[in-house]
Amino acid sequence: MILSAENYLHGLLTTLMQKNGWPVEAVTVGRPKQESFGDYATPVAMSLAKTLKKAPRAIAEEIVATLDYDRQLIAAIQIDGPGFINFRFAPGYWQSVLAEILQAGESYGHSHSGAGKKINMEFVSANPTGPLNIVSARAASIGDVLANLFCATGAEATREYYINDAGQRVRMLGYSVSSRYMALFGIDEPFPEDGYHGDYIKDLAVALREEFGDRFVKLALDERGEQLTQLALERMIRAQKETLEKFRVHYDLWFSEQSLLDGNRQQEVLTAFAQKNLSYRQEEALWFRSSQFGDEEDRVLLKRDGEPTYFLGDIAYHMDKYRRGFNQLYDLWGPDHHSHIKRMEAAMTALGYPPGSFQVRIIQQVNLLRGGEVVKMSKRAGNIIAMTELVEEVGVDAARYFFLMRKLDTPMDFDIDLAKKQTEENPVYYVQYAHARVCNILAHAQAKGITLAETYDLGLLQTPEEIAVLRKLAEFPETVSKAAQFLEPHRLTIFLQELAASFHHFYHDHRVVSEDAALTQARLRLVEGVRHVLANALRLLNISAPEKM
RNA sequence: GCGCCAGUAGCUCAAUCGGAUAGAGCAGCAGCCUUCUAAGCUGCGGGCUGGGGGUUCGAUUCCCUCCUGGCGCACCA
Repeated sequence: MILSAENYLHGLLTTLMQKNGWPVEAVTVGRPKQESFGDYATPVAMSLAKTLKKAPRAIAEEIVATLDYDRQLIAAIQIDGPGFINFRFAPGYWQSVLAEILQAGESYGHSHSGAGKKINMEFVSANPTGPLNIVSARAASIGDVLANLFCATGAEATREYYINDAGQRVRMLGYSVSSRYMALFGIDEPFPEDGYHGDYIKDLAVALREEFGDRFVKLALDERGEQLTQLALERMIRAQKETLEKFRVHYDLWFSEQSLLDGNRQQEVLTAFAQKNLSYRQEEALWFRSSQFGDEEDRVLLKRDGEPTYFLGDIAYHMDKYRRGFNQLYDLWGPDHHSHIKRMEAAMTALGYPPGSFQVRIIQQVNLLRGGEVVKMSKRAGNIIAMTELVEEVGVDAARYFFLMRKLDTPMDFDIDLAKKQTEENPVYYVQYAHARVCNILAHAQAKGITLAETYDLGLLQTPEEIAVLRKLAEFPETVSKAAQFLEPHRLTIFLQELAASFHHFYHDHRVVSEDAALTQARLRLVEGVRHVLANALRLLNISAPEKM
């Protein structure tokens, strides 16, 4: 098989259109909703009806009569309904897909649709002033998988984390810790007004006392605040890294906001804006004319006191990404950063970067359900369920799978009880079970002394259940490339569910290892193909593929 | 008030960037283990796709409007 079936049909139809002088754009090929209609279908005849001023079915008949196609590949072409042209592929075609899978192995599903792209995938990037929360966990799994998907389409992808280690918030962390630290020595130091109240602050203070004793007690407040800020920061970042590592998310780069400040990189942005006359002074602050680029109003770059805003730093950071050679930037932000999308897009446009080369997706909130009730969470009350707690409670595989099941920009419910269940109700086990079952069959064959013969005949795979599995296997490359293209990892979990289902059906109806040696050989290859695709898909999701359950 | 996202089966979600009779899982009911894993399989019921207009051969999908929910509207990060 050289081309996917969809591409093959698309090519055939396009050629025909060109020959007839018809608009090529009208050609679309998709899968029919019902399998009984065939494997692929095109509504092209209906699209042409208006321009050609002919009945759709008449056009369809003309197309079918003149279409030059490979009779070995396509078994039947039929016109149905208002003018759909339905194609049914021959078993030989589906069998050739399996041959391709066996040959490609781990690389089956990979493509070149993203070749030449250098993608920067920035995700989570939470403030280092508190533990990672549930939304961070959702963003972590999605960003990680998107990067995998990009790589699978031939693009280069870098996972990047922006550390917000500068500014007022971080100082507040240090002073919060300082107050708790002093309290450990019986000294009452006022707690900062907008300080952080979580228990982790007290834990930090205790840890620092254990490591450094009373070293900071005698220091002046500012001195102590500064030193504890640095130490608290290091520990918070380290904790975040550990949490993410445990979740199987490994970043290529942790980028420090402070390093931008140290390098005075904001100045480049200010210069660029000044040269284009896109900034102005007003009320002692420096403003960017973002309203000229689709934002609701202009935004401040330098505050009245001369300090840069977070916005300015973020522009400099993204400028840096382009400078490092990336030609596509994706950011996953939390719901609280909603309003910043327009101003950042405005800034990137103003700086002349190609439209669409910078894209933000909001990872929407997660409602935790326990016992059917939404778990109320409040930052103030400090009863936030941290990412670590969730992952420890439900496990990495289940947590990742649950986050990846849903579209990323819609709020989702996370049912903790369901995720923990080791029963059929839990979707993650369904697909893992299919993989374990596949491995068990292969092990069983081996135990019976059946070795994989050099020659085998995939042409023996002809039952509806076998063809159904083959058809599903053939969808995998397309699923991967579309999931990458539309930033929709949930396509993979849906695919896995369907593939597992089609395999379970097959398993139920047919024995793999049987008296019929030739059929056994062919079916073992089918099972092997299923194993490859299940494993490849799970690997893209970074979810384990157990050999036994 | 403005902006963004959403509203689909009892519940959680799909529907391949306008296509055919809107599909899965779970929950409910009824069945299937002497066999390579029953964490599985088979069957049954279940819907005015939030309401109303419009665009066209055709709308869950696009446009307008209203209703409901979530989030966001700082010289904070």
